[in-house]
Amino acid sequence: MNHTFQARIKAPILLNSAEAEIIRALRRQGCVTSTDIMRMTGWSKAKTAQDIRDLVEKGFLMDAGEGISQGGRKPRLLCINRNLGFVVGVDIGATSVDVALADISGSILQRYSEAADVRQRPEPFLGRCVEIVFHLMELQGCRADQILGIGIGVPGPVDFARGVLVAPPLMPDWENFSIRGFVKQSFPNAFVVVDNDVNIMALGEQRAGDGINVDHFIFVKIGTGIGAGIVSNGKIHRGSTGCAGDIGHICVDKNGPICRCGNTGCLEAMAAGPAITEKAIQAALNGSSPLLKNLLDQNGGVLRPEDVNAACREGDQAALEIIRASGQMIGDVLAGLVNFFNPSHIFIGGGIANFGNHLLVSIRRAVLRRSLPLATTHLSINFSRMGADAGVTGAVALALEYLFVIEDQPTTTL
Amino acid sequence: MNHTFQARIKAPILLNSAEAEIIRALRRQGCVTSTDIMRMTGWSKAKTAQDIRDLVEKGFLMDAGEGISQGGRKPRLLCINRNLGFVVGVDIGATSVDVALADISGSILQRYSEAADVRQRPEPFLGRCVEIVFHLMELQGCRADQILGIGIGVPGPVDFARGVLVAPPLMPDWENFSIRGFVKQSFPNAFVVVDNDVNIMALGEQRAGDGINVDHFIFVKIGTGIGAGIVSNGKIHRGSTGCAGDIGHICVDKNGPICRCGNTGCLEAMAAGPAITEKAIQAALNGSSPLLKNLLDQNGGVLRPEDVNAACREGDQAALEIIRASGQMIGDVLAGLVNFFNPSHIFIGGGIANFGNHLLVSIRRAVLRRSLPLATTHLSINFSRMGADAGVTGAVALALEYLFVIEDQPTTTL
DNA sequence: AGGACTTTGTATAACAAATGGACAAAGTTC
DNA sequence: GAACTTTGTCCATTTGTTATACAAAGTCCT
Repeated sequence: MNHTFQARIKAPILLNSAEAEIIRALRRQGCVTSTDIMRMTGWSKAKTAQDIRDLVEKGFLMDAGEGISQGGRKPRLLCINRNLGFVVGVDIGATSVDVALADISGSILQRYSEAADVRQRPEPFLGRCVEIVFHLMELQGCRADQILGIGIGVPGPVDFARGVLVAPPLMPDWENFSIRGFVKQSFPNAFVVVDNDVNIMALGEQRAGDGINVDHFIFVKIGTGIGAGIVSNGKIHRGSTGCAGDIGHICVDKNGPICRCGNTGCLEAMAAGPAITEKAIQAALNGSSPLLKNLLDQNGGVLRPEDVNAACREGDQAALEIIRASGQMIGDVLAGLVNFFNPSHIFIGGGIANFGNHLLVSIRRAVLRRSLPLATTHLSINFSRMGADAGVTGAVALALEYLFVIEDQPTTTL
Repeated sequence: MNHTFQARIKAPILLNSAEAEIIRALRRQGCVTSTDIMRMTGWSKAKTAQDIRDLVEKGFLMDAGEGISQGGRKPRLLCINRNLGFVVGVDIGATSVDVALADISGSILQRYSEAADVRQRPEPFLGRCVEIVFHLMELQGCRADQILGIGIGVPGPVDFARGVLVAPPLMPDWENFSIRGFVKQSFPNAFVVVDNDVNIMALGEQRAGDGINVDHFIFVKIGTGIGAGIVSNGKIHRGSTGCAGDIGHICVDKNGPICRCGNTGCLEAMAAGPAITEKAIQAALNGSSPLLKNLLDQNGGVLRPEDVNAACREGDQAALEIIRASGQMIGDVLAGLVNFFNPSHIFIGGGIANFGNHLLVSIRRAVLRRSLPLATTHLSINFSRMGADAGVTGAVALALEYLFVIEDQPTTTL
């Protein structure tokens, strides 16, 4: 049986529980022998062999050559049929796009990032994304009809069921635009899933980062905005309309500045990137930090969050204070969420994740001061170590999660 | 086969998925015919009959007489064997205990409430609870070894895995006391589960109240303290150490009064029952409310939250303001949680639940003002209609949930 | 190099579970 | 009372799984 190419795979791909268990084993280990599967599943030799034969015939699995002998006959290795199709992950940030092409086992084959401005209209922006995907496909020799799943993360509130942005502050032109519909035009075979960017980062952290095997955690992205991805009982919690995790507009100070959402004193307006740079510019102009003034002049009247961080590293007191204040406000909000949600881990990512320990220490201090002891004794608060990978990895995982559907899931509660 | 009494049922009771499906059908409908089960499960006649026979032989099911003919032979009805055992639900509040005795299908057979002070030591308190249970058992002709499960809700942070209170502000003497161990002495056959009181109220609302079929909701209890029970994806979210939902100590005002937890401006210290009465006493004493002054004098220098509510109903402006202020603070905190968690329903219960619309309106207003539009368009905020039933119903449901364990639960994610 | 032992993979008989009728029992309706 | 329904049981057949035997392809030791 020669399965060099399997043209018509319907997405989503339905698997029964036995098939799912085999695929799961292969996902984790890459290549496995049938004896491995036998041992992992506890099935008999005959059933294991039979089910594997079926999966090979369906085109999901393929022979991957000989394995290493364990003191007896050499085993034949199995792997997921890479010719079956491909999956794309797209992480749209406020100022950049990350795209990855992966095989259906989730291994990333090609990766590409570029700067982009999300404030433009969706058609040219997504058109460019599609262009990038086609470019990556070319490098891997993959055709459009072989793309089976596409996961897309966008920086705004997503109605997950409809795959549409609702009242996105950062990208108003995208409101109600069908991202799924647009992308489907180029990839008719693909199953397109759109989610909030922080949710896919949380998913990435869970699948390939430090969030593996963690039941309850929060992934906090701090950049132009502030958002959270929530994992409860090992699953992404999206809430009833799919917009859970929007912590950027939790009130920190009722008398604070007006936020772009219309309210006053939102966390985002007071502690995110733009707030940090604005405070830094003030410090530069009012003379309290000659270092920041220098940086401001060098950059032509503009400061980026990285500049404030750099100043802080050089020992600038004003920059340090700005960062500490940010950390404390973020920590104050997180303290409430820790009381409410009782996670075991908080991962902090996004543009600000390189800010080093000053930020982290103030966040931790604020959380510890204001949270219940039982909630904080085993709580870890750290920067995510995945950097920009969290997003694309999660986007690929998201696509795969919805591409493969396990049939006949029994009810688990009585 | 006569199964009037089945002495030795080991708890927890293990069920395979087929058995679970039958029990589930019976739980929902009370009494069912085998044809009903056949149609609900999609199984063949023979298998259905076989599985039912097995369950009858094991003593779980029993014949419940003849059903109504549908135009043919009369069916034989099936119901859960009530002689198999009983389940107890105990809802311990700050100032009261509610106890219920139920059969293993969850129907409450006997119910009893009395005032009690939780600040005493656990031994006498729980001793009295056990006494009440024995009294209810006597009324139903049930022996101690027939009690298979006991669910207990306590008003404090519970380490759910250990079944122990950790640093409970309301009941310091209970710290690290093994409630499970104490109760087991009187009911050696029983499976004892201890949980936070708000979690069991949420569970009750989900099983027998308006929370049925709601995936994501928050149950907020406002009484002496303030706490929340969280349901995510249809399951109670307890967090990593089991103390999720402790929203009473989220900060409302950094410059607020000192809370018993040691921090300043906690929601509980500013908006719960004691804060309301204290403000009312002040209003009475400083002359801004003659009505409250009258009530205060009548009650001998003490005011209860109900008195403030009564004054408000009579049109007292000061009482109204106090309630509105409480509602606004609670609403401000809930607004943040709505952004974070995106529930579709918020149920408000506890002693303050009879406070009528003034409280509710201010909560709703605060939430609507400060939450994301996408999160509030389909959000309902209402008083729980279950009153004191939520607690015991949930406690019984909790006991049942851990009494019956479904074996061989397959992994649901790939 | 050859024999003893392992591991891997396949074929087959035996066992267990579930299905689909056939059929009897117990009703209703006209 | 005949015709039709619904309920419940029995049994041969199909389907799914396991256990066993056995062949193939190795390693390792003498």
